[in-house]
Amino acid sequence: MSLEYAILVSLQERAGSGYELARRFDKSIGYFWSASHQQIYRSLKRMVELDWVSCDEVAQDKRPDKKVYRVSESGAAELARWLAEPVDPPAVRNELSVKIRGASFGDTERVAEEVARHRRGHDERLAVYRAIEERDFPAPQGLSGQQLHQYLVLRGGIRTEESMLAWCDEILAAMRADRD
Amino acid sequence: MSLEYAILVSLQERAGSGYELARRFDKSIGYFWSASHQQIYRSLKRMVELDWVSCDEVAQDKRPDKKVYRVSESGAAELARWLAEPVDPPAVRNELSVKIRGASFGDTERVAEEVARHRRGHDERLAVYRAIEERDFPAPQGLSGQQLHQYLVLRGGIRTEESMLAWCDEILAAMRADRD
DNA sequence: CCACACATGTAAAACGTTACATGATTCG
DNA sequence: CGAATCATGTAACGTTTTACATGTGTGG
Repeated sequence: MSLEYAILVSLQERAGSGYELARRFDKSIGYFWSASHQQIYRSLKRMVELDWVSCDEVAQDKRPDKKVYRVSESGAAELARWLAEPVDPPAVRNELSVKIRGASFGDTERVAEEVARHRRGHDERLAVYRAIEERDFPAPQGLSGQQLHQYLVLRGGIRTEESMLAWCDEILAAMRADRD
Repeated sequence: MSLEYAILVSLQERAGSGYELARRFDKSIGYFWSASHQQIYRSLKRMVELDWVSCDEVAQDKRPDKKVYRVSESGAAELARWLAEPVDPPAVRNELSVKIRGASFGDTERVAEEVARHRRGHDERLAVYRAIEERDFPAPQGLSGQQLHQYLVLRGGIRTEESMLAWCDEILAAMRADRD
């Protein structure tokens, strides 16, 4: 049910259509909660039934009509309730770790290449996060409220990518040393 | 299908029953791939059908019989094939980030408490990992092959927990400063 | 005698991914 | 004229989670 709450947060920040939400889940929100448009439309349907959101059909000029969703009073109450509730730490599932642990049962060279490939991905993602940080939060000291919270989540992304990058480097160095 | 490969890796390290695998997924393997006993029994069934593992029933003294699984030749080949194949980076889904980003729409104090709770969890897990590191890998420089790979996966866990811990501290400090 | 470890499963519900499906407008 | 963007969905399939289900032996 977490997707529903991620949608509530996003709609609280700004009301929007399913399509607009899908765009947001491709970028900002998507950096910490990914969802496809199919999931989003399905969830919105459910959330209308639960009366967590209301839906207004808006006719547009030279574009298809869209349905603008906004958080209802009971949706806001439900979000507040969920925010105060403890959550379990997520189950760990790291496919790359499985490959590293099993490397000896296959071609270790190929596994090392895979690690290098992941390294590049983390490097790119880190560059994106850092660009957002510089552009949107040039003076983090003065932030408060919603902006501070957005910044802190971005900081989590930066820290995670930095950590993954350093780990990939450690693996690559150790595997190279082992090979020689 | 990744669970199947995690099981193949574990059975390559040592043959065992479904129950024993479930225990391993509660600790060592579980630190980077979690799975319940229901999932494991279902996967083993499928893997027998695919002929990736063979199964011997072993009668035990004063204990229920058990089925010992071991990787077959075709299972070993399948694992080697999968190891060389690239995988997509996993979809990000961080519930705590959703709560932080949405904190302003509820009781920020309660969200901060939740962050503190997670911080304790990461701290405990880090202590466990560090204990394993000291006990099992006192001289990491000399490691090679399977042991090196196990060590590198453990290093990933340590780095992740350290990173999460530092992030939680950053959040708590910033939220405290914002409140005052 | 009760709880815990050993040992193996089934079934239903929730959730996620992939494929299919449609149709308008804008930009090169 | 074809590709991209806007806009919304359905259906099938696979995986994961949660609950249910059963039975033996050991130690306190």
